[in-house]
Amino acid sequence: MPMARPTIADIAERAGVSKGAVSFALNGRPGVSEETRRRILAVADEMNWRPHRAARSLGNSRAGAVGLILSRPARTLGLEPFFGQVVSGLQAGLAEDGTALQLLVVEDPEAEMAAYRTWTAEKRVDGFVLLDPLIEDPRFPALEALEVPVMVLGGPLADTSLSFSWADDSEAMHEAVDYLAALGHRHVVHVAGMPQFLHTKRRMDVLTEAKERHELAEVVSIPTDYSDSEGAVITRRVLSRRDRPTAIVYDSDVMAVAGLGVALEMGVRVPQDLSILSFDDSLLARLTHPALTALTRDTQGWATEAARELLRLIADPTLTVRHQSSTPVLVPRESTAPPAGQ
Amino acid sequence: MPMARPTIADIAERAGVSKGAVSFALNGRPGVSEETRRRILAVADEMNWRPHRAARSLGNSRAGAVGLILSRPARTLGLEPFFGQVVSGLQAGLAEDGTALQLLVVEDPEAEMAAYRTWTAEKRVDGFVLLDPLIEDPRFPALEALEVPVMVLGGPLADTSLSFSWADDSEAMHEAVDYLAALGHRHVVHVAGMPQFLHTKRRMDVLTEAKERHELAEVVSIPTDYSDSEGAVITRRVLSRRDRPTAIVYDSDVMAVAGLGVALEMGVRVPQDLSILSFDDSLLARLTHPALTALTRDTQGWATEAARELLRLIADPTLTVRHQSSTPVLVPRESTAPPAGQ
DNA sequence: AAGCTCAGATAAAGCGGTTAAGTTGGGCCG
DNA sequence: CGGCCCAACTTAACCGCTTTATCTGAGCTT
Repeated sequence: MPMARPTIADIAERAGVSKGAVSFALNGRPGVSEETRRRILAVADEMNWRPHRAARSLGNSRAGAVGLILSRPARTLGLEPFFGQVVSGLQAGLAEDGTALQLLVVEDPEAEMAAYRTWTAEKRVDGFVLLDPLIEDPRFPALEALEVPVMVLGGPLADTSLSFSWADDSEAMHEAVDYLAALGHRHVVHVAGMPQFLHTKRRMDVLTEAKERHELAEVVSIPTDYSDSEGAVITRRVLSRRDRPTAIVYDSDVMAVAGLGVALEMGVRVPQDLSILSFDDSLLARLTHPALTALTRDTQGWATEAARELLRLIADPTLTVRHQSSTPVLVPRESTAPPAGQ
Repeated sequence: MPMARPTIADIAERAGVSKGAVSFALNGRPGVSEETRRRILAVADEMNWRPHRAARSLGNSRAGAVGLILSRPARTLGLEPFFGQVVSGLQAGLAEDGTALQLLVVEDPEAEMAAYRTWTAEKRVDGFVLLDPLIEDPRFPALEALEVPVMVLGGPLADTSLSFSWADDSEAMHEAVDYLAALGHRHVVHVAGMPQFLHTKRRMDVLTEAKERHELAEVVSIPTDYSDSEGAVITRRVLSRRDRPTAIVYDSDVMAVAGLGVALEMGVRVPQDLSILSFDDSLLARLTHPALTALTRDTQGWATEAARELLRLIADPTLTVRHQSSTPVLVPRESTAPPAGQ
C-alpha cells in the first residue's frame, strides 16, 4: 500500500529538526545553516514531498492562481483562435512561476462582475487578466475598489490605476491604410468590431484621419459584433452598391474569411476587383484561397509577457505596470493588389 | 476603509453562536435548528461572507478544482477549435458545482505525466480530464496508481478502471462511408489523424471493413499529425496519381480545408471532380467555398456531460463511469456529390 | 568575567475553515 | 419521578504550512 502523503512534520522528524526549520529550508529563507538546509532538502526529496497547496495558501495568503473571466457566448471560445492563443500564452507565462490559470466563461457582464467579486472574496486567485477593454469600462472602477492586482490586455488606458499591456493598434492600422493607399485604393471600407471596444475605436480613429492624409475618396468604418454572419451581411451590402469599395479591411479573420466567401459568391474577384485585408491573423487567414493579407502579431507571446507582468504586480501590488508589446506587422499575401483600372 | 474579510468567527460572534454551528448552518448539514440556521445565514449574508477556498480545502481535503493537461505544441490550442469547445464545455459543467478548471499546456508526454503527479501530490485538484486516449496509453496505469478520479474523453476503453465518456466514432464513420458509397464513390482516401490515437484506429478499422461491405475499389487510410501542412501534402500526393480518388475523408476540419486549397490550386473541382468530407465540424468547415460536408457533433455539450460525470466520480471514487454521448451526425453541404461520369 | 550580539534553531500561535467528541436541557417512557 | 434519548449546540482538535516570538550558546567586546 502506498505511504500516505508526507508532510513537513514527517520531514522534520526524520531530519531531527523542527517544523519551522523545515519550512525555512524548503522556502530558501534564512534561519537554518547551509548544512542543515541541505540535509532537510535531501530528506524532503527522498520522501518525495510536495507542498500542500491549500495549506500553503492558508499560511501565506497566496492562492497561487490567477483568473481569466470571459463574458462571451461560450461557443465563441471555440471559434475565435484568439482565445486559444491568449489562454495558452498566459498559461505559459504563469507556469514559469507555478501559478495556475483559472478560467471562467460567463454569459453576460453582470455575471463577470459577480465572478470578480466572488473569486476575490474567496481568495481563490491572486489577480485577474482582463480582455477587451471598453471605452468607459465599468469593470475598471469595480476592480480598483476590490484592490486586487489586474492586468488588462489592451490599451493604452487612461484614468485608471490598473496595469495594462498593449500593442500599438493605431500604428498597425496606419501601416495597413498606407499600404492600401500606396496600392492606389481610394475607396476603403472598414468592417470593424464592437464599437464599445477601445481598440475598435482607436482603429476607427486612425481611419478617419487617414482619409485626409491620403486624400481618399471614401473611408467608412462599420461596427459589427465580430460574427461571421455580420461580416458576410455587411460585405454583401457594400459590394452591392454602384460605387463599391476597392478594398475592405476586416477587424477579425473570421469576418474576413466570411467576406471573402461573399465576394466569391457575388463574382467579385479577389484581389483583382477587391482587396481584402484582415486585422487579425491565424491559420484561418492562411488556409483560404487567395490567402489573406493580414496584420499579424504574436498573440501568444504577448499574453506570456502580460502574464509575467501580472506576476510582478502580484509580488508588489503598489506597482502600476504599463507594458507595450510589439506592434502588429503587415504580412502581404494574395488578397491585396492594386485596384483594377489602375 | 473597507472592512476586512469576515470569517466564520465573526459571524459566530455576531450571531451569538459557536464557529461549529456556523459551519453546520452554512453547509446545510444537521446540527442546528431551522431558526438558528436562518439567523446565521442572514448574518453571513449581511456581512457578505464568502468561504475562503484554501481554508475549506484544508479542512475537507477537497481542492475544488479539476485539471486538464494538454501535451500538444502550445500553438495548436489556438488553431484547433476543438480545444476551445472542450474547455468551455468542461468549464460549464464544472461551474454548476462551483468547481474550477485548471489548465496546463505542456510540450511533451513526460511533462504531462509529471504534472499529473505534481498536481495530485499537491492536492491541487480533485481529478483530471484526459483527452485523446491512445491505443496502449501509458497514462492510464500511471493514473490508476495515483488513485485519483479521472474522466477520459474518448473510448470506449478496455483494460482500465478509469472512467470515460465516448461518442461512437465507428458508427459515425460508417455513416460517412455509406453516404459516399451511395453517391457512387469507389475510390476513397482517408486522411487520418495520429495513428496512436484510439479514435484514429477505430475510424481506420471501419474503413477497412467498409471496403468489403461496399465492394469499393480502393480505400486507404493515411495517418498524419493533424497539421494543415501534412493535410495539404498528402492531398497533393494522392491527387497527383493517375488513378486519383474521387473522395477524401479528413479527420479534422483544418486538414480538410487545407486539402480543399490544394484541390483548387491543382484545378481539381470540388465537388465535381472530388468530394471532400470532414470528420470534424466547426466554423472553418462552414466558411469555405464550397462549404464542407462534415460529421458534426456537440463537442461542447459532450464536454459538459463529461464534466458532470467527473464530479459524480469525485463525490464517489469507487464508481467507474462509462458514459456515452450522442453519435456525430452527417451534415451534407456543398463539398460532396456523385463522382463525375456517374 | 560580565555583557552583547547574533546565527541557528525551537516552540507555538495562527490562517479559516471542518468535524469528532463532548455537553446541555427538554420530552417521553415505564 | 428517575432514567434515557436525542436534537441542538459548544468545545477543541485538526488540516499542513507559515511566521512570529523565544530560546540557546558561541564568539566578541571591554
